[in-house]
Amino acid sequence: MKFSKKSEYGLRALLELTRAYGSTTLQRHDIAVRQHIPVEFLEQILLALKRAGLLSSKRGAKGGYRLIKQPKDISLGSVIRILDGPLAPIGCVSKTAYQKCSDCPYANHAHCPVQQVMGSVRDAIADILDNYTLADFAAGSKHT
Amino acid sequence: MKFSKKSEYGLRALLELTRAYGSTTLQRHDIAVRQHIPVEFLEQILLALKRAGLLSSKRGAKGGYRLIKQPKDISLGSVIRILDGPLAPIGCVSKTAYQKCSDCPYANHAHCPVQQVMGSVRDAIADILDNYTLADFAAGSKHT
DNA sequence: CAAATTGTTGATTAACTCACTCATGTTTAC
DNA sequence: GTAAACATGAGTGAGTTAATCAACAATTTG
Repeated sequence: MKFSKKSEYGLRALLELTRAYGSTTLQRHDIAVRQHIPVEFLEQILLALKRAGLLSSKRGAKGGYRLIKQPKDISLGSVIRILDGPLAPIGCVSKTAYQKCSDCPYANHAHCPVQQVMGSVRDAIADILDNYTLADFAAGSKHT
Repeated sequence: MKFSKKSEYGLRALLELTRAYGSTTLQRHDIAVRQHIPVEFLEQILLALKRAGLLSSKRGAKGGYRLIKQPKDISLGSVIRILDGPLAPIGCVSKTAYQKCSDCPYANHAHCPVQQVMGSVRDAIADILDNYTLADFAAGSKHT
């Protein structure tokens, strides 16, 4: 039940990009040094975030990455879904990537005990992460 | 961010054992058939739960497993910790198995943004799973 | 006692994922 | 044109997951 390094690095990279939002672009090298992330691995992450529409990049000398959405409009939940997949602890309670459980004797029943608990776990996680934005994150707290 | 099959199977097996609590013992074979779990894999799970003090077993013909603690005294959280390890989404916010993060530039600071969010995620998950017992689970709902 | 039944233990496995790493491109600034 | 930077895809070693297998130990029943 862990988040991957990919998500963790992704969030830490976005922390740097949020701080630079509106002013400068950041190069992968600088982000990597500041956050102690292996450069080549970081690149995969930045590209995934770019493909998902969070970042833009500029090639060549003086290039770099920057946020193209406002920090207050990007939730940590959406970032983690991009990098790590669904938040749900088991497939059959995912709202963004539902998967029928193959072997459960309660499959297709709404009264599966596992689904009931895991559903509320999913909701609790999503409630936090989908309402916590990069702006909150960079500020070090969630403002209500 | 998923729970393993081991945890899922473990919970489903305990569902059967909770239903049989106080009356009969259940053999691994019967549990496996009712819950569609591979017998040999189920055995590893039952033995882990036995070592953890939740089950007792009897060998030989007419043998089997049974719960030795009351269903209302076993939380789903404790079961998952036995089978899957800590609930925390990253090591540095685990209360039962804390691990210092090696590469985080905020390590040792109480103000690490990642720790703040992940800490509240951990608490939300633990709040649910540590207060949900096998009795609630078998009843199909949490009674307050 | 013998045979059948069941739990116990440990080793082994195939498939997969994670966290990188490498090689090779392509674009841009100067 | 050349150095700096992003882009892409392939590859890799370590570890995990989900089983599977083999051999053994204890108990009951005939």
